[in-house]
Amino acid sequence: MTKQRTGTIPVDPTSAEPCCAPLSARRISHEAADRLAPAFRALGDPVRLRLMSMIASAPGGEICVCDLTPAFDLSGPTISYHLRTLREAGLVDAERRGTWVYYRPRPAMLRQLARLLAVDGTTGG
Amino acid sequence: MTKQRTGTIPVDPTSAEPCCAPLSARRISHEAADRLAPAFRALGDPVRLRLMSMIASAPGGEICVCDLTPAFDLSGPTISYHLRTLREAGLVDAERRGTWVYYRPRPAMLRQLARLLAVDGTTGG
DNA sequence: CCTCTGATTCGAGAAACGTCAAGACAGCCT
DNA sequence: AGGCTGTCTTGACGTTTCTCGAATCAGAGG
Repeated sequence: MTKQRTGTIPVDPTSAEPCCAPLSARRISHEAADRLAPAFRALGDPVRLRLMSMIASAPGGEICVCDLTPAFDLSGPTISYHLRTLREAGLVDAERRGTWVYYRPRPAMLRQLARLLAVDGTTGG
Repeated sequence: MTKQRTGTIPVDPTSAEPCCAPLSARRISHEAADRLAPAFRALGDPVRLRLMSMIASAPGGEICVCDLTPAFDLSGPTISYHLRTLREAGLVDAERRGTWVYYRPRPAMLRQLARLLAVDGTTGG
């Protein structure tokens, strides 16, 4: 039995439809809350927030795990666990090329979350 | 010894300085990650995401707990626990007026999170 | 004062999370 | 093939989270 590999995801947030008006515009639906909360939860850990930022701000649009791990005082498996959490939340994508594994952001999901948090008068802030 | 009451907060995210460029613009600092991750974590639960939306979209800018509780299949204390989590994350404010307690959103914190998630080309769809 | 209603805090238990060491897998190189 | 390096998975352990019932606090009103 072949286990799932890098990039395969149990629940598929790949289908990031352009969902959901801002929280302040109308009440979010029960289902949308169930679908989007995991993404916020994934960002709700300082390590993962930093990982997300390192990935999202990577110069070539992607970054090697080998460049992520040494930035933390954590074991390899722990970083791998956090990266998987980000992957399963639909926030990043992973691809193996030869020896190394590269991570990329998923702008669609980030946009969806940003839109949800948008406040009336954001431009004025 | 008087315990803390509604509105008093252990760690004070009230000082919501206009912090932090988008995640994709540069790497978030260690400290900013520590300070903002709790807010994302607070939104990382379906119940709290719905509560946040109900509060943020309340017609008069505020909503009574008595209108929040019946919307969920959860006990009063559980709703109260989630509301406190949102309060301590700096996402909402509470005020007691007579018998009832009213909750208001904190747009500054929401803006801060939205800005952090902003993606280059958000306006471009 | 006592009681009643609404909201929070306290105490406890089940489930999920974050971390690591050990092991497994994937791809290079000799 | 065999060894080496980089990454991920597994198993285990302590901590945190989520939930509830019971108790407590805050006001309104008899």
